[in-house]
Amino acid sequence: MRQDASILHLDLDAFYASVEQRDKPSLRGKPVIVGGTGGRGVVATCSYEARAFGVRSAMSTREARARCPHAAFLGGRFPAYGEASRVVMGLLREVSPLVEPLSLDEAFVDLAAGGLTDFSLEALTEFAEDLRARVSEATGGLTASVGIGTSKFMAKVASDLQKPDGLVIVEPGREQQLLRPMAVKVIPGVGPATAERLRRAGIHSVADLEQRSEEELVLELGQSHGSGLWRLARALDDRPVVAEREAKSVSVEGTYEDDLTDRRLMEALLTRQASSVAGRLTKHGLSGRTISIKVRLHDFTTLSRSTTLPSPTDSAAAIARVARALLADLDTSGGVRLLGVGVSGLADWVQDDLFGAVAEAEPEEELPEVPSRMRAQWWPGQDVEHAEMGRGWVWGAGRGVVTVRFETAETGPGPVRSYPADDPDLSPVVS
DNA sequence: TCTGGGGTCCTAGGACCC
DNA sequence: TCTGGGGTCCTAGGACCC
Repeated sequence: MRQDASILHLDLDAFYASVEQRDKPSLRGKPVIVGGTGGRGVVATCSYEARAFGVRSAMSTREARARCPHAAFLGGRFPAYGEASRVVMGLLREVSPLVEPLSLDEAFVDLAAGGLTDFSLEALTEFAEDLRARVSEATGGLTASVGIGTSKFMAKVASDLQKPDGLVIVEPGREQQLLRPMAVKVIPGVGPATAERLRRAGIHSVADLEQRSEEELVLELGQSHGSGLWRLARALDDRPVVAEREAKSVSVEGTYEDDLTDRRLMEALLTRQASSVAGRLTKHGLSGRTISIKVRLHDFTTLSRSTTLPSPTDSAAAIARVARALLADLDTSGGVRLLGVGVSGLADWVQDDLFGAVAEAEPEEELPEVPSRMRAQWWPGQDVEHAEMGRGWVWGAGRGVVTVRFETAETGPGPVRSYPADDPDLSPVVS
C-alpha cells in the first residue's frame, strides 16, 4: 500500500435499474428489478426501492416476485448500459490515464498517475465531489459511490461504506482500525464457501483473521488464497491499477425454460452459440486454441469438457464441430438446463493457412433452425417504436400480446397500449 | 419448476520430457 | 529391473466477482 490515499474506486449505484429509471420517468421512485424475467431468471440489479422489500442481486426472479410483486421486472437493455458506462469511463480517463474498469459500472483510478499531488483530506474531498457531480451531469443523473484509499482493497471497501451516492476517504494509517471489526466477507475473494471454512475455524472478523499465522491460513485455504488473506487482513495490498487487460476467454451460454432432451436441438443450439462466439472473436481480431462446452444437467450438476487444437481458430464451423463432438461423449438423458460454448487460450492472431493461401472468407454455414420459443422477440424493458405512437418500451409480453408504455426521458410518462406480438407497426429499436 | 451470464483465478492429477 | 526429481501442458471442477 502507498503513503498517500491515491487510489480511487468508483461504483455506479444500482446501475442497470438507475439507467431504466432515468429513461423511463414512470419508474422513478418505484421498485425496479432488472434481470432474467423467465421462470429461471435471477436478479441482476434492483433499485433501492426494491431492496427495501428484501430483493437482492442473484436472487431468483421468482423469489423477487414473491417479495415485491408490484415491482417493474425488466429484461435489461445492454446497449444503453454500455453507452452510459462509456461516458463514465471517459470521464475517469480525463482524470487519470490509469483507469481499470472491473465491469460496466465499476473502475479503479490511479490518482497519482493522473498528476494529482495534494492528497490531503480536504483536497481529495473536493476532487471526489467534483468528479461525482460530473458523472451525474454527464449521465443524466446517475449517481456514483466513491472510495479513496492507499490501495485497491481500501478504496473498494471505502466505496461500499456509504452507498448509495456516498464518498468515503480512508486516510493513511487508519486502515487496520477500520478493517478489524468488519466481517471476513469484506475481503474480496472471501465468498460463501471460504467464509464457512473460516467460521468453522472460529474466524469471523478481520481481527480474528489477523491473529492467525500465515502457515495456518495456507494449510486451511491453500497457498495462494491463504497467504493472500493473511496479507489483506493486515491491509497489505500492492496490486497496481492496470489499464489494459487482455481477454483470456470468450464464451456464450444459455439456460432454457424447459430442460432439453433432444440431442439434435442441443446440437443446433451449440452451433448457434459457436457462431456467436466466433463472431465476437473475429470482431476483436482474436482466435483461440481451446474449445470448451459447459453442460448443466437437470439436477444442477455442471460438467465441462474441452479440447485444445494444434493452432488457434476463430471459425464458427470449427468451433461448432468440436463443441458437438464434446457433447457427444456426455450422458444428457436426464435433461439439460444450460448449454454453453467457450474459447480460451487466446492469441491476437489467426493461424495462416498451411499452404500460405490468403485467408478467404469461410462459406457461411447455414445455422440450424431452432424452435421460436427458444428465441426471445419481445422482453420487458426493451426499447420499441410504433409507427404511429412513436418511441416507448415493452411493459409486458406474453401469449402473443405486447404491452407498450409510450414514454421516454424526454417525453415523460405516456399512455399504455397493447398490440399483437406480430403487429407490423411495432418494431424493436436497435441501438 | 429454487439457483443467469460473462468472466477470472486456483487446484489437482496425469501425460510427457529431460 | 528399479527409482528420482522438476517443469510444462492439458483437463475438470470449483470458488469467486459483478
